[in-house]
Amino acid sequence: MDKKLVPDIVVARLPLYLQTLNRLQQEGEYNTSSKDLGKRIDISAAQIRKDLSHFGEFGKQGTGYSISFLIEKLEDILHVNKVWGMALIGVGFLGHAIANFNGFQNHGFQIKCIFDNDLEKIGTNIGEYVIYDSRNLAEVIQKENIKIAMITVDAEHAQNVANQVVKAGVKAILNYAPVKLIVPKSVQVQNIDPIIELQHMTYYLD
Amino acid sequence: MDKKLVPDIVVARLPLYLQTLNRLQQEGEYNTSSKDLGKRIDISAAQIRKDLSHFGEFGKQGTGYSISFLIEKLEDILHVNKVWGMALIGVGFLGHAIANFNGFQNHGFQIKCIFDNDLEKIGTNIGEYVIYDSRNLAEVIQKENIKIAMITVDAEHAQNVANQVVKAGVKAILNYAPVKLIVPKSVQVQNIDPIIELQHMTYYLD
DNA sequence: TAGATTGTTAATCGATTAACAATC
DNA sequence: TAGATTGTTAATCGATTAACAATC
Repeated sequence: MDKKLVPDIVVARLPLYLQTLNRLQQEGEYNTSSKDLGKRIDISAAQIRKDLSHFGEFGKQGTGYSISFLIEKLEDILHVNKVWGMALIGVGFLGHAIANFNGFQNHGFQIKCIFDNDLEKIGTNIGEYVIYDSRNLAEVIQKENIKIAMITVDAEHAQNVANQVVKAGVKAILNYAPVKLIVPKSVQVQNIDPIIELQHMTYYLD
Repeated sequence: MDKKLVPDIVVARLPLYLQTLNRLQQEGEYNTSSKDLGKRIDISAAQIRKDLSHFGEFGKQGTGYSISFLIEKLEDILHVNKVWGMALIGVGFLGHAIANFNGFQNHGFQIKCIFDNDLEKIGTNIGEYVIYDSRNLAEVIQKENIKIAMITVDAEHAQNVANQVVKAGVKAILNYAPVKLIVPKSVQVQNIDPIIELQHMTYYLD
């Protein structure tokens, strides 16, 4: 079964479903329905059912979905029923914030190593981590078998860093630099860029 | 002319076009084409032309687009030909990083005030700013006529903060908390959530 | 049983692409 | 002029929604 059978736009919604289910569970709920879930995230009940139907039958007529069961299934589908080691490259203010972010735990992710090319920073501590020399990037990433990188370097250096991590075996990049990275098709990239989001919103402002 | 005539998915691409044009200009280019632009950001030339055609005719047959002219037009369309004052609420590591981010300048945005509810932080400096007491949120936002808020508080407090800023007149929220905010339809919200992006990518990893 | 909600089908709606006349 | 590229139309493609039989 080829993965491309599931549209990417559907895949993109699954983490949102998972997030919402986790929240419902925290609130002490045991069951939910496509209607209930949809109301929470402004998505039609039909779309939620259609999305889930790409992967199996997880609900029961009349009663809806078991939250814990659906969480389990979505974690399986998204491959976050394990912990992915991540590399963080670039220790500016943003890199610092991400290194200290404790929200990765319990959602399938863990920072394994942090890099910078600033001699002042290399060897110093950031939280529980030691900052490594960027020149050892490939070596460490390969040795630790890391598949995910978060890039928080300047726009000018981001493509160069991307090239390096890809060469070292990274298959997914979360890119915080405001550049479109060029990578092989086998490598996933998602961008986080506040300017893009802000400008999207100001269109609707006057 | 109702704005809803332009699909939101089209609007969402405009900031990306603008970013790319700015980069081209920095690289010393004066002209570009839908084909050239498209190749840079993996979007078809036809789509770029179609998107732009919602707003006017900005190119010339045979020669394409003047970069500076198209930048000007896109800035007009996105309303970033002015500087939007922004409020930042929540001074954890992430808020700290955003407060020190210098990428807002030149793209239409400027942080005007920063809030926290931690008595240890209130009154201290962060870069050029003084951290205000969250209890004065509404007052300051109204007085400074701020229309955009960036929320970097915990998931548990985000909705409460959103309610306050909306009440104070904010019309656009960049939400870094992993919650779906409930706001009036007249208020724009965009979310930035690394977990969501990472889980989207791990679907394709094995 | 009656009410609720699923998974799925078919219909609708919307977005993307291909093609081309116009023209720089 | 010949080549290139626009803006736009129509065709294609894909995503969302409405509806409903199945069934808990």
